[in-house]
Amino acid sequence: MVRGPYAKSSAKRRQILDAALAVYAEAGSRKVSVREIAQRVGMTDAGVLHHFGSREALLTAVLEARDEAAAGGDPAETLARNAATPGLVKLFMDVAAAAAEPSHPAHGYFTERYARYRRRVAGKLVRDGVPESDADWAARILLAATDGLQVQWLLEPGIDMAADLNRLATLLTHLTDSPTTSSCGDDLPGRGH
Amino acid sequence: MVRGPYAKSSAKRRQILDAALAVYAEAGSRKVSVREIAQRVGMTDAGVLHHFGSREALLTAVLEARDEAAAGGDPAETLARNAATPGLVKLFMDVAAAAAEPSHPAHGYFTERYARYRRRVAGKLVRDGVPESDADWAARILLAATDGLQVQWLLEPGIDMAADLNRLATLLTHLTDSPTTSSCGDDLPGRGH
DNA sequence: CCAAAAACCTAGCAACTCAAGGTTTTGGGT
DNA sequence: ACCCAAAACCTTGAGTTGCTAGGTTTTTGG
Repeated sequence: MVRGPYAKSSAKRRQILDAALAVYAEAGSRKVSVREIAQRVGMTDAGVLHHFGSREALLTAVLEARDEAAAGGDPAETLARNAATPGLVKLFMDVAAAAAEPSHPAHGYFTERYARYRRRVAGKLVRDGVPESDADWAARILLAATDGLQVQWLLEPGIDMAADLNRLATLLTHLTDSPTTSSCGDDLPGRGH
Repeated sequence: MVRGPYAKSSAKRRQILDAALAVYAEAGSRKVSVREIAQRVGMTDAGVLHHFGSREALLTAVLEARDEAAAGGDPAETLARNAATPGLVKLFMDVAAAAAEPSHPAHGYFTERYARYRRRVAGKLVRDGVPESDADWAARILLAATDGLQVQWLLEPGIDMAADLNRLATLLTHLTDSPTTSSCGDDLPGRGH
């Protein structure tokens, strides 16, 4: 008879997730091992693998949890938090690169996530006066610029991601003139990494 | 007495570089090992490490060689070639993520590379009529969008990178025609009009 | 043609992911 | 209150990995 997880399980899972994020933030370019994360919560690597199945699955779970925490929040706020935790951005890039292959466990999650964000951003753009025919393209560009700028920012923390993106957002929303409906970049397309 | 590399050395190096790229292209999400690359050229891992020093240095060398091959070429052509070799894009993401840390051996190469590309793109934009004050920002955005779109393309190969980027490029070069360029975001730091 | 440097190999270390099997802890049914 | 099966966790170990130390073969300038 299957009983499902015990009471303390979810707490332990979250504790592991937090530890993983912390280690990733502190880690330089060195590889983050499951053992290291496990020690942080007083367990063995086999212990945390019991909860998450594999290393990749654990890292994906961290990203998912972070996404969930940022869902519905202020996008600008999310971006600011990302800027404060470079480890998260690095983790995102690690997993995203690996998840490109369809056979990867996180592939579905990533494609879905992008589709979701694109829909959301495109909808917001349309609401701001961008014609439907342009909204999809603009959403793709906006998300791409966000990801790409994060890379440049990782290498050169001096650049102001928020300012650059705000500017791009306003340019894209004013694609079709209608200067009266300028809500101006008070709302970025948020990405929760 | 130091004699420098022998005659066959550079040929072997190039052979290893090609093999590395081939393996990366064929490899799915699985990790590419030095041993695997070495076997492809009939050597031991210690053998290739003798030439490149470390795994990361080898991968960086692949990227450098690829950069060099594309230097001065048509950017659209380069983009098309990237689209044909997803392994290269994946490799780039892998190394870029790791090279974020200043202590990483490839850190310098990456920051330099970005600076160089930004300069080149910005120069081209100015030559196309974009005001100097906007060129830097536009170059950053253009490069960021390129990188970001490649990620989305890795996950979803259906999207047309070239078309999307062309559209963005024309929009950015026609910046001066649109009076909405500087209507918002004057409160943002780091740039004056 | 001959030492010495470069090229390359063998052997092995330390660290890694992950699986198999055992032991301890938890909690629903009686 | 007490089982006892399932969950939680650990120990052990197999198979890879990056990389190094030291030896062997190949190249090449003098």
